[in-house]
Amino acid sequence: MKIENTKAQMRKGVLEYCILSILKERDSYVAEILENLKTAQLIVVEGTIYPLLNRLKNADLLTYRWEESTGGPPRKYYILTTKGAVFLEELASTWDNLQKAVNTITNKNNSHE
Amino acid sequence: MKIENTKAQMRKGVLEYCILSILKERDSYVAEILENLKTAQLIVVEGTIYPLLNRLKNADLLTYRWEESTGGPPRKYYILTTKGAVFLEELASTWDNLQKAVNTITNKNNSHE
DNA sequence: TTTACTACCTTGTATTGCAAACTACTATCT
DNA sequence: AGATAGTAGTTTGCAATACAAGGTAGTAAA
Repeated sequence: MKIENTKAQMRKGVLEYCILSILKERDSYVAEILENLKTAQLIVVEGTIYPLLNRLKNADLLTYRWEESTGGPPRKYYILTTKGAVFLEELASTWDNLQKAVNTITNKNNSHE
Repeated sequence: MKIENTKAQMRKGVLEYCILSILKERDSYVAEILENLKTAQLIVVEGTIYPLLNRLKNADLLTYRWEESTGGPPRKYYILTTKGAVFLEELASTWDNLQKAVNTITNKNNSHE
């Protein structure tokens, strides 16, 4: 049982919340999303983000447009849909509740140290 | 894409942290653990907790003893090991960092609302 | 033309929560 | 004594997703 495994498991379900949050702030292409995540100490790799973005797109939570870039290949900017914004609120609530639950259990126990 | 799926995904990796925390407080048998979790609004089912306890036991993070109960079948009390207590500290740190990362991304975006 | 940088993308694997089913011990009732 | 109820322990197969490792393609510069 490795801490790295647990770390990866803890991230499941959380990353889509983060990505939708980023897109609520501004339309972004993948490198920008990854940069935002990395800045917050959340390093995510391509093998994760592309299938995840596809799942979100297939669920109509986001859409995209192509934009020419200034000197490289064109970029695919992802855009939060109205449905995505609604879902994001549900995710916020879900994450909040999970935080409260976990911190209740773990802090309650720590308070006896 | 259902909120229920995301909810289940968000719990992955978190439950072992909660269970080890509960056992740090006091040795417990399964119904007690489930009750503690339920009190904190974290409802966990048998199919989850038994394999999880087995994994933790196989990783030497916990051990157990049998105790007669006052009127029903005997109970299996789980006990946190020294190795388990050390691992728990790592989990606490991992959870803290994840919280900070997620809340940085999501609150930062909310602050622009 | 080749190389380098940028950008997008897929597949297979490992892991774990959940659904659904099961066995067994003890006490009480018929 | 046998059946029922409550309590307690348990497993298997499935679904979902992060990660590792590999890939293609557009544009600019050498």
